[in-house]
Amino acid sequence: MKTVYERADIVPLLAEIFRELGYEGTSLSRITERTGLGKGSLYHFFPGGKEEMANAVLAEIDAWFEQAIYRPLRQDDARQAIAAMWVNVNDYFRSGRRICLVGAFALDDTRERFSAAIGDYFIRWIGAVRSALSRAGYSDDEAQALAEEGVAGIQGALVLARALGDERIFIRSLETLAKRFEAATR
Amino acid sequence: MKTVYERADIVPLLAEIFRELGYEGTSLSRITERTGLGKGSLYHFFPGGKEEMANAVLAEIDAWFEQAIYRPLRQDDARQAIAAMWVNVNDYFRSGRRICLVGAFALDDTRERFSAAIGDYFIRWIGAVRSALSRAGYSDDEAQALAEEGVAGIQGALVLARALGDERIFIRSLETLAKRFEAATR
DNA sequence: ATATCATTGTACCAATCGGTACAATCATTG
DNA sequence: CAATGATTGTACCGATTGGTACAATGATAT
Repeated sequence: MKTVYERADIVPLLAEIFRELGYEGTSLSRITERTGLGKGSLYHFFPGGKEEMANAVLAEIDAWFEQAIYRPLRQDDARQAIAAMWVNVNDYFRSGRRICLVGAFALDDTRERFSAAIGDYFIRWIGAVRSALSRAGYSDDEAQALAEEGVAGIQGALVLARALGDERIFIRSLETLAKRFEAATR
Repeated sequence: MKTVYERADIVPLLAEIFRELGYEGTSLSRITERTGLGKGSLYHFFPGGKEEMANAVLAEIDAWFEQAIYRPLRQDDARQAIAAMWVNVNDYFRSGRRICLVGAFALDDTRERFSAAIGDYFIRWIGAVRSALSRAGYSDDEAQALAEEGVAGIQGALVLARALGDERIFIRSLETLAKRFEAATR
């Protein structure tokens, strides 16, 4: 039996802090304050400091999307997997109350530090959606364009929802995007 | 004749720094280094410090969008104004190499500080597009939904372009959005 | 030429930054 | 029980943070 926390328990807490404050805005003191873990514990689990913490968070995010979003899109029934994506995305981002950490990292200098993980995230997301659309019968070009439109639309909807403090615009945006996809897959 | 710089000359420099580094990531030392102005000058022009600098930048951005984007959309020929928007947006954001400062501020804790300006920016942008679409003959609901889709699509395209370091995806996204608008206004 | 006010560089401030060192404590195992 | 290794709190580090004070310099108007 381990102590109260192990590494895997801390990562989700870190994710939420990075999400709210951004990489630069997240200080060790805020981490200590919100996790209840002192520097001793933090540097024990993450000897590489803040950067290792952020990398652990990015890895966990990648793993979640892989199993919940990408894999179904690549393997399962195309229409079903796309329908599930809208639901899962809405849940994961709490209807726009939660932002996309990867998208946020991409927008400022933080990108330099994590460019590989950031690029991967979107490449694989778009690729998985394209795969599903291809199986639904569309040409590579059409599938690629619609996949990009979908992922970009989600990211944009997150920005709008946060900017306006209104989750309805997020839900509405997802519905609009879903209609675009339905029109293309019938 | 004033000295080399006046307030209005500094604001665009500040805008570029905030864009690249984010609000938290922008330190006075970086500002000094990139503008060539010491603290004496900076606090002379912006007694309120970093926050006043950011507010000045946001005000300038708002003024630019008002004259270049919003006003034409509200007053000029609807189809023409929309076509001009795609071109101006592509130029302004340097095909995705430059990010939207307001969108970036919206994504982290910085939003708390500038929520009024951030909300205004998107409300007015969406409102202006809706106005043009309404004049092009569409119902309020349709116009609102398409306006939201357009603005969100632009923001999402900026995220993708930065994340992938690829400006072609930005240009491609704008073209896709433009087609959606054309389909709706004919 | 002098008075005035805008502009600037520099020294300085307390607070906080990310990170290190290490002794104390904890649970586990032999 | 003793030994071991994982976990933790605390003190401390130099560097940097945003901001202030102020004297020196610059330009301008009388």
